Amino acid sequence: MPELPEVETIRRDLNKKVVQKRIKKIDVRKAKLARNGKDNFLESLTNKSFSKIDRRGKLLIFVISGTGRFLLTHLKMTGQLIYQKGNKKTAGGHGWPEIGKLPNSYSHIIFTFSDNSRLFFNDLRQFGYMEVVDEKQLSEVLARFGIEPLTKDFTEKNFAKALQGRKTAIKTALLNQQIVAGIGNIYADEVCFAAGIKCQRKVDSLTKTEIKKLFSTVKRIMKLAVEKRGTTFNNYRDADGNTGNFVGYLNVYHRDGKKCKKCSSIIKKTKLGGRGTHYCPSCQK
DNA sequence: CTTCTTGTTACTGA
DNA sequence: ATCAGTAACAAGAA
Repeated sequence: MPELPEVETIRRDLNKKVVQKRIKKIDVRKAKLARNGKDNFLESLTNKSFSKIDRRGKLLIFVISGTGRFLLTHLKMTGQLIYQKGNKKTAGGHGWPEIGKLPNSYSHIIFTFSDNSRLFFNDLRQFGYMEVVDEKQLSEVLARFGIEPLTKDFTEKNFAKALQGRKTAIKTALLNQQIVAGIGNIYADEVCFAAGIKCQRKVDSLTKTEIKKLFSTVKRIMKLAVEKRGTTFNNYRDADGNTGNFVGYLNVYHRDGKKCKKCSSIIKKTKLGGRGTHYCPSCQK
């Protein structure tokens, strides 16, 4: 499940690999994942290049040089962007699904650059997409995102303001991309644990001190997870096909039935807003 | 076999 | 406006 740290890792990797390279060929194997329609998609990108890659929340934004257009890429749950150099036969990865040999049966869109290197858009469950948009469409899309946790806009004041008046559970608020951008199910649970706050607590029940704690925790965990190149629970891989290193730092996610690392209570699991929710009944108030 | 998994959007009903 | 709940999407894990 690529969330902000995973998507940011891929963004940084690809910025070093594909920028300024001419796109020689695109193989759209599953037309559904190219939202503009295959022909339009091919025409918008073939023989163009990317000048840089940005990110907003979990959305990657490839800037297409000299066209005023952008390639949006969302990986949703099982999307991968794997880059391979021209003569390399393997990506050095391992695990599930096997990405050592590419393309595999989940490689739905394949970019070939002028140096014969390739970028594979793999997606086991096919929820992800790629879409070419113009500047107007881009600004409409970007308007729906809340504060970016790793920018200077993310201040305690802005965070409190975004939460103000909300009556929903704090975890649901953290998952809401219009409040804070980029947090998904794993980090929402981890943030609530690290802040010592029950996921089910209503936002309007939180004290100023608790909001402050949540704010600093979001910032700290997002930063740490980016440093560790994200969490590979099963499917996530970086642009080289390697796993992330944050799994060992997880305190609650998918640890139900195991002992809390802080207090040795048994981690519980429940459902909140239709999502699996993990927490320590003793550490979180 | 059934149930669960998740990011996002769309919809219903309160 | 705001929110809760749910279906849809797909394919594999448990």
